Amino acid sequence: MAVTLKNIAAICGVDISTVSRALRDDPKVQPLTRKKIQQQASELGYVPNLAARNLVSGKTLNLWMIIPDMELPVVREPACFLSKSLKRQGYDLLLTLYHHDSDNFKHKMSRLSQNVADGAFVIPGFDEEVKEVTALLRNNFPLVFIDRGMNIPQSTTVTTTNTRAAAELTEKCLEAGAEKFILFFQENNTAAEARLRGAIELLEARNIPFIVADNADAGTTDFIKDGRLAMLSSSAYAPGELSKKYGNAKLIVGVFDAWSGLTEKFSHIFVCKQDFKGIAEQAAKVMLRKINDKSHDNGFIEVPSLPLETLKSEYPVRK
Amino acid sequence: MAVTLKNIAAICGVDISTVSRALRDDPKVQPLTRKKIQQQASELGYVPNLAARNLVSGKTLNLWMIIPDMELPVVREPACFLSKSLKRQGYDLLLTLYHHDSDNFKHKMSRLSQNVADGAFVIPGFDEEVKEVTALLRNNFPLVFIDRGMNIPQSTTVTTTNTRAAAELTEKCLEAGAEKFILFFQENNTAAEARLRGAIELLEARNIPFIVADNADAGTTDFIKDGRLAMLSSSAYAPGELSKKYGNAKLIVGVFDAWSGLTEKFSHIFVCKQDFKGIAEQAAKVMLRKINDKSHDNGFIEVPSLPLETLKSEYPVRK
DNA sequence: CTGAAAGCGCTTACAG
DNA sequence: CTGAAAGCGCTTACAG
Repeated sequence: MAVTLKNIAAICGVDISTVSRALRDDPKVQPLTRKKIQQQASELGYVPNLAARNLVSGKTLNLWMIIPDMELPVVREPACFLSKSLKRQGYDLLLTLYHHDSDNFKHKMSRLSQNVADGAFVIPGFDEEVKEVTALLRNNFPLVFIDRGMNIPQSTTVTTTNTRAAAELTEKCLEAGAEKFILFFQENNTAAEARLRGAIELLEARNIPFIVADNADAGTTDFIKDGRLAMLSSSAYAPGELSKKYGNAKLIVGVFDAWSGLTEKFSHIFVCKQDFKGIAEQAAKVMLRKINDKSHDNGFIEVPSLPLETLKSEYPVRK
Repeated sequence: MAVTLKNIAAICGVDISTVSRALRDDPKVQPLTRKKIQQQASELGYVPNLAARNLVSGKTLNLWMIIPDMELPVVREPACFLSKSLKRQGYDLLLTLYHHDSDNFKHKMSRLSQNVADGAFVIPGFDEEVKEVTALLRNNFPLVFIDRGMNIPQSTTVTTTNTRAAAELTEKCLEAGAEKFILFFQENNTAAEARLRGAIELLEARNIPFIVADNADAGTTDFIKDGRLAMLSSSAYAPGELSKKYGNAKLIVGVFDAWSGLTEKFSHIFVCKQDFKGIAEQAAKVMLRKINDKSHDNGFIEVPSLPLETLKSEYPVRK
C-alpha cells in the first residue's frame, strides 16, 4: 500500500527515526544520508500520513469554514479571500455547508472538536444557543465568526461597521428627499440588529416616521400612503417585492452588498458594499493569533464599509 | 485538555479497551457497564479523536471537492447537492479552492494522498498532465471528476450528454433561421470538446458554414457579414461581447446553463440547462462504489441535459 | 464479558 | 550523527 517511513528505513538500512529526521530536513542528520534518504523517498513517492503526524503534533494545517450555502457574496467573497491568504500561511481552507439546517450545523461544530481542523470560521444562521459552540469556546478552540456573531460572550466576530453604514444609507435617503422609512432588518442576527440600530438612532434624532417590517407585507399598511417613502434592507429582495405592490410614486432604497432586479420603480438606489477583502484579512489575522499566541481577544472587530455607491439617482440629492 | 478514553477508563475503573467498546455500542460489553461508561463519557463531554481513529481505520469520513472557484452554477450546484446527499451517507463534504492556480491545484491533490479524505470530487481546470493525479489514480484513490475530465485513461468523469445537447442547441438555432454559426467552445476541456464535436457534426452534415472562435474578436472577421448568424457557447460571455460589436441585424444564440446580460441584440436565446442534481447523484453513487466495493469502473458517465429552454423568441421557429 | 498487548505511522526527547 | 524507546489516542484480535 502506501509507502511509510518503515519501508524507506528498511531500504536505506537506517532507523525510522533517522528517516523521519532526514525528511524534515533536520540538520543533525549527516548531509549524505539525508540526501540518500530524501532521494529514495521521492523515488518511492513517499507522502507523510497526516493522520499520524497530527496525532503527534495535534495540528492538521486545515482550517474549516462553516457556511449556510454559497448563494450570497457575503459568504463567497470572504471565503475566497480567506482561502488565498491562508494558503500563504500554509493552511488549507475547507468549506463545508450546513444548508441552513440546525442539526447539520451542530454536527459540523461537533466534528471540530474531533481534531479535524486547527480552527474554524463560522457564518452562523441561528440565534438559538448551540451547546457544541459553547463547548468549543470553553476549550479555547480557535473560532472566528464572520459577518454576524451568535451573541456568545467569549466569541470573536469580524464584521462591518454596520451601525454607521446603516446611518449613512439613511442619511443618503434623507438627502434624496425621503420623508418616512420602512426598515427591513429582521434577519435576527447581530449584523441586522446593528443596522437596525443605526437607522433608528438617526431617524429618531431627526424625528422622521418609520416602521420596522418583517417582509413586503408592510406594503399593505396605511403607512406607505402619501409622502416620499424610503426603504432600507440587507438585500434587494424585500424592497423588490414591495415595489411591485406600490403605486406610481417612486421609491428610494438603500441596500447592502448588491442591488438585483428591476430599477424602474425607484428614483434612487444606494448600495453599501462591505469590504469583504478587509474582513477576510482581519479574520485571518485574528485566527492566526488565536492559533499561535493563544490570544483570547474577543468581541466585535468592525471593518469599515466601502464608500456608498449611487446606482441610480433620478434627480440630484440635496446636501 | 481534551477528554480521552484513558480519563474515562480511570474514572470508571476499567480498561480503556472496555471504554472503547462501550462507546462503540459493542454488545459484548455488559449492559450495565456500558451504560455507566457512556454516561460518564457524555458528562465529561468526551469526543473521539478522529486523527487517532483514522490512524487505525484508515478512514476519515471526509470527502474533498477540489474546485477552481465558486462563481459558476456548474461548480456550486453539484457541490450543494453532493453535500446534502453525502451527509446522509455519513460523509462530510469539504470544498477547497485552487483559484485556477496550477501549483495550488497540485498542492490540494497531494494533500489527498496524506490521508485527509476517503475520496475526492474534482472539477479540473488544466489539460496539462498532473503527476499528483496519476499517482492517486495508480493507488486506486477514489477520485471522481465532475463536468469535465482530464483525459487520463484510468479516471471516472460524470458529466452531461454534451455532444447531444450541443446538437440540439444547433438544431434549435437552425429552426430559428440560422444560416451560419460561430462556435465558442474553446475552454480546452473535455466538456467543451464534446460540445464542439456535437455542433460540428450536425453542421457539416447539413453543409452549414461555421467558424470556431476563441473569443469575441471573431466579430471583426468578414464571416459575420450578411445572413442570419447564430452563436453557440458554454456561457453567455462571448456572445454578449460579440453582440456589442455587431450591427443592427439580430443574433440567434444558444448557451449552456444560464443566460446573463442584455437581450436586445438577440432575436432568439436558447438555454440548455444541465441536470446538476442528476450529476451529483451519479457522482455520489460512483464515489461510494469506489470506496466500498473498490470498484474500478472508469470512463465517462453522461447524465442527460434538461429539456431545452427558450428564453426569447421574437418570431416562432419553423419545425 | 473484560483485560493485556500489539499496532496504526509518525515525532522527539534521551542516550550513546 | 544515529538508534532504541516512549508516546500521540484509538481499535481489535487474542486470551482468559
